[in-house]
Amino acid sequence: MVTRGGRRRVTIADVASRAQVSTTAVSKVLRDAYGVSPAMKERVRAAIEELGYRPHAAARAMRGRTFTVGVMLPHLRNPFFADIVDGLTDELSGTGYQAILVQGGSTQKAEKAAMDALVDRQVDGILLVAPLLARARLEEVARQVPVVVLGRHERSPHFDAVFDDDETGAELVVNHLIELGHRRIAHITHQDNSTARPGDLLHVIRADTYRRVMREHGLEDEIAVATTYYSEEGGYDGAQELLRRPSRPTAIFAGADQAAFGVLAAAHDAGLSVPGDLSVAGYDNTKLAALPNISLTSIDQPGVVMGGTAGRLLRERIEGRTTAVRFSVGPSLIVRRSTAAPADLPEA
Amino acid sequence: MVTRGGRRRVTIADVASRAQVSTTAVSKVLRDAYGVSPAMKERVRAAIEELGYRPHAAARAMRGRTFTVGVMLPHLRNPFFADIVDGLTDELSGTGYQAILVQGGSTQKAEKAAMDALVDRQVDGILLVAPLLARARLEEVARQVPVVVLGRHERSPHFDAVFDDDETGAELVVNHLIELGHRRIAHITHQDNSTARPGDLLHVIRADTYRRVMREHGLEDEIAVATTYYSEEGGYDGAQELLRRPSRPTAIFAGADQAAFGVLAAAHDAGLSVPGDLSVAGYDNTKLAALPNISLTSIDQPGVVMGGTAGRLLRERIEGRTTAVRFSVGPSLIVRRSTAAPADLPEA
DNA sequence: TCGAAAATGGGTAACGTTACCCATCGCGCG
DNA sequence: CGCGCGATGGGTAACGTTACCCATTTTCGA
Repeated sequence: MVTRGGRRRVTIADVASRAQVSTTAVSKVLRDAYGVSPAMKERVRAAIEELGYRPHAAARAMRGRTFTVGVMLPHLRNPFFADIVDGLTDELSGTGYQAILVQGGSTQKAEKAAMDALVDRQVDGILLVAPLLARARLEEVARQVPVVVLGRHERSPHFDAVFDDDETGAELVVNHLIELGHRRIAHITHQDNSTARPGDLLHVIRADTYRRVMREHGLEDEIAVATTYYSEEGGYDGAQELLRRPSRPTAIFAGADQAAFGVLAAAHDAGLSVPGDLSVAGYDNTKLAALPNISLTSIDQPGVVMGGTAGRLLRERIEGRTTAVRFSVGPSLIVRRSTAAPADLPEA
Repeated sequence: MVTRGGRRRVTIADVASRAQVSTTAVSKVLRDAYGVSPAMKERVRAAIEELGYRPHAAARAMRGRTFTVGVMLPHLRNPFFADIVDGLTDELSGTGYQAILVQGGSTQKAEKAAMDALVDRQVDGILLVAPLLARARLEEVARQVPVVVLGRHERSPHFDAVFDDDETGAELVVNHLIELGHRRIAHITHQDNSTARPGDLLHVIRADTYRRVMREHGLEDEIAVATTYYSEEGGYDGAQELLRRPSRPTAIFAGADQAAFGVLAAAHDAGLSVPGDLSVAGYDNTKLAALPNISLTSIDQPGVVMGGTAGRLLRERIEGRTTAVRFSVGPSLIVRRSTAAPADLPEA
C-alpha cells in the first residue's frame, strides 16, 4: 500500500488537545451523550469547527455506529429505483445518516455477495430492494443488522416490509382493459431466479391477480402469460411470443413499464398500431411513460413515499424497535393513449 | 445501540486457533504476503472455509486496504450511468474489490458531503462521475485517496480522467443536421452549478463545439442556445423557449437524450411533427432512444468501456501508479428517424 | 452544616486487522 | 565444522473510536 501524500487525518485526539479536554469528552459531545456541560460542549464544537474534524467512519465501525445505511438494488436501470433512493435520502438528510448503494445483480450468488459486503462494512441498517434470496437467508442477515425489505410482501417477524399493493394495482389494470371491451388480454411476467416464496414476489402477485381477475370475468380461456423479464428485451420477446399465438391478444398488460416499452417496440415491428390493433399497459408509471410519443397507461406507485418510509422504519429499528412492521402503499391507475377499446369490438 | 442477537462474528483469531497457527499467519495468507509455506497456506484456507470467515472491512480500514472502491454518481436517473457501473463491476469482479455507490446530488455542498462520506469510509479509490466541484477540490481528495474522474476533460497531475470525445460527438451531430440541409439548428445545454473550468465540462464542450461548427459553416447568425438542464423537464422547457423565438429552428440538438425526450414532448404539445416540422437529436444513445416510437438520432458513447477503464485505472493507482492518465473514447453517430431534411428545404 | 446524590470530566480497555520486527530452523558453502 | 543467510512463523503495537467505570466537584435537602 502506498502512503498517500496528504496530511494526517484530524482525529478526536487533535480536537481534544485543541479544546483542552479529554478524548472521552469529545466523543461524548459527538454522540450527544450524558455528562457534558454546555460550556464544554461549546468549546469542543468550536475546536471541531476550527480543525475541520470529521468522524472516521471505519473507526466508529469498530465500536459504535457507522451512521451508514446500505441499500441493495438489483440494478440501476429502472428509474423507479431512483425515486426510492431519493425518498430514502430525503428522510435520512439531517439525521446524520448516509446511504450507500450496492448492486445486487440477477443471481442469488451475486446478491449474497452484495449483502455480505454491506454487513462486512458494518452498516447500521440495510434496505433490500426486491431481493431474490429466500426469506430464511434474509432473516439470517436481519439477525445481525436491522433490515427493511422493499418490494416483497413478506411477513417476517425479523424484518420490516414496504410494498405496493400489487394486487390492487394489477386489478386496476386488468379491469380497465376489460371495461374497454377487451377479452383476449395477455400478460408478461418476470422470470425469477428466486428462492423466495412465490406469493411474496411482486411479479407473481401481479400475474396471479391477472389470472384471478380474468377468471372472475369468465375469461379463463383467454389467459395467456409470457414469462420473460421485466426489461425492454424481455417485453419485446414476450410480446413477439404472444403475438405469434393463434388467438392474438388485443391487449397486453406488461408487469413493468420497462417491459411495456419492449412491447411497444414489438408491436411497431409487427406493423401493429397502438392502441388501434393492440392496447398496452405497464406498471410503475416511470417518467418515460408520460412522454407523448409513448403515452403509456400505467400504475403509479409512490416510490418516494416508499423509500422515505423504508428509511423511517430502518431508523426506528436502529433505535431499538424489534417488532415487525408491514407498510403497504396504494397504487393508482394512470390512463393514457396506449389503451383503448379493441377495434373489432362487437357492438353491444 | 441495541445488541443484536446474532452469534459473534468469526474473526481472524478464530481461524488462527482452528488452524493452530498465529493470527499473523492468517493475515499473511489473506493478503498473500511473503513468508507462508504452502502447507500452512492450505491449513489456513481450510479453516477459513470451515468457519465461513469473512474479513471485517471496517477493521481492515483501520490498518490496510478495504478492497472497496467508491463511486459518486450525480443521480440514478440516467441509464447511461448503469452502463458505467456495469463496466466497473465487471472489471472489478474477481479482484476482490467491491464497488459502493453514493449519490452526489446537484449542489456542490451535497457533492462534497458525498465525497467526504467515501473518504471517511476509507475506500481504496474513488470514481467521480461528472462532478461539479472545482479541480482544486478534487485534487484535495486525490491527495488522500486515488481518484479517477469520468466525464470531465480535466488535465490534472493528481488524478486520471476518462471521457468521451465530446467535441467529435457534437461535431458529428451538427454536421449531420447541416448535411441534411438544416440551417436554423438550435442547441439545448445544461445549466451547471459548477466551479470547474468551463472548458473541462462536457456540456460546455458540446455547446462550444456546436457554436464552432455553426460558425465554420457560415451559420453564426443562426446560433441559438437554450440553457436549461439535461433532463426531461429541462429539454421540454428549453424546446418551448426555442420554438417561441421569431426564427423558429428546424432542428434541435439536445446535449443529452434525456433532454431530447423532453424536446420530443414539447414538439408534440406544440403540434409539430418530428422529423417533418422539427428534427431532434440527442446524445448518449440510451436504450430508450432506440424504441421505435422514439427512434432518436443520437451519439453512442461506450459506457461499459468507460466504466471498465475507470476501474482499471483506479486499480493501477491503488497499486501505486502516480503518473496521471487521460483516456478518451470515440463516439459514433446513430442516425434514426427523428432527423430528416427540413420540410421547407429550398431545392439546390 | 453535613451527607448523599447528581453532575461533570477523564482513564482505559477493547473492537479486528495489519506492518514491522524479531526468533528460530535448516541448509549450503567456504 | 562453523557461519551466514534464506525460509518460515509469531509477537506486538498501533489504527480512531466508544463503553464502561471511577474520581472529583457541585448542589441541595434535612
